Amino acid sequence: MSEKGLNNFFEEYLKKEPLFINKSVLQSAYTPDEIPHRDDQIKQIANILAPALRVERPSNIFIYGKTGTGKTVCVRHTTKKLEQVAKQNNVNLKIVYLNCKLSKVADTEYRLIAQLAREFGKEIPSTGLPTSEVYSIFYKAIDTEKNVILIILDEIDQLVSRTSDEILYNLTRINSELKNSQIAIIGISNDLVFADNLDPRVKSSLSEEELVFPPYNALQIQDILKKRSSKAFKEGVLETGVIEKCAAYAAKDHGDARRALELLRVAGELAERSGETNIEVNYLDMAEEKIEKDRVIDTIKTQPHQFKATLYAALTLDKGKKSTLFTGDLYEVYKEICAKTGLRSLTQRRVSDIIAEFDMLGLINAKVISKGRYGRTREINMAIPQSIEPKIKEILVKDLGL
DNA sequence: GTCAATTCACATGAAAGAGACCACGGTCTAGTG
DNA sequence: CTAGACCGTGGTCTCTTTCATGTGAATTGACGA
Repeated sequence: MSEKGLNNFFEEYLKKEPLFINKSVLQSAYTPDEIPHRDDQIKQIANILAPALRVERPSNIFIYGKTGTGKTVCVRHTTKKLEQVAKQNNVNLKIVYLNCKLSKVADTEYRLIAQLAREFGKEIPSTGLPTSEVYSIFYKAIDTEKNVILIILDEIDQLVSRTSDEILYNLTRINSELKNSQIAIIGISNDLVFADNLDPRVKSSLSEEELVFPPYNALQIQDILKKRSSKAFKEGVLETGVIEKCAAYAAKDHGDARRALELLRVAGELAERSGETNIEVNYLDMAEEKIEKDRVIDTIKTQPHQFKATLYAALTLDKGKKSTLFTGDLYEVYKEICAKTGLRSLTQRRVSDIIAEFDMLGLINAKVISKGRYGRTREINMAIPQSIEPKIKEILVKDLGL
């Protein structure tokens, strides 16, 4: 684009009518003032937590529900209100929210406790200290005066799957170590059967109260979308049927409201970019494709070299012959690739794990099958959409330096 | 033909090592008064 | 005398390797009809 063309482009851009009034309303970080269809759950949470206002320890709560069913939003909403009331009445109440999955801040025992201590104004190095030391710093920090502390652990299943349930055991026992303060834990999990694999002692103390968030149905999602979109978009921008279709997409996929909102936002962005004055239904399809594509490319880009090499091996092998491929074949090709790129090749044991991880990420379908006399192995198929395969290959070739 | 034993090619688990990063305390060194 | 440089020790954390054990059905081979 020439200098002049670029100028024109920006001029044109400014002249265009934006479709959004406030895009952030559709972003996942946004906490709405009212949460439709979750009155019961909010009431229950409020009931359980209310004793905190009298400086009594509330019961620990365990909250289950699939992604996008409003767990986090409800908890944050309720605790925010609780905090406000506590402040007005000079009640010592501290609420700590930690996401155990996001941003590597709290995905090990050390980091979790360190992060908690940091919330109370203590400086903790990212490494170097014994974990027990961090515990005692934390104890000292919170036990200075009488107060109630609510610890919200979001995606707690991730924490446990990466480490062990010992952390939770320690956390639930903290109270017996404290003289003044009291701690209550709110655990939030996407995994519905998560607690079944927990140590029984941990389970019973952690889930003194249990709450289940059912998925939204299509009508409820429509409701949510309507409320939010009225704040996010200009009036009349959404064509009829857009919200309905968006809700239907999400309801089909276990009622994930977060997904529905993202879909709507991306559809809006796409429409805006191509200069439309309103959002048609077909932009939803485009949005879905774009979201999926971005997700795949993003996850692949952020993988370590060894993972990329493994994926590249799977990709080339998949292209080569039509029949399904097995771990052994893939490992051979992987070794060749390592030789070519000068990468140190890993053992088959490790590559096997890497394949399993790609399966978890949804980039590969790997199913363990037994071929009888001919052994047991994984049957591997690519799960990457055909349309973006060339692009993926390009990225891998570039990153691997082939 | 039937049925249990065998066998393959990995899967899956557990434990431990390597190497990066870091804190802390002790010792050494050079600069200062 | 003191601040800062420089170890050595001990800690966490991630990625791997090593060693050990598990696994499910095709195949095999003995057995009886």
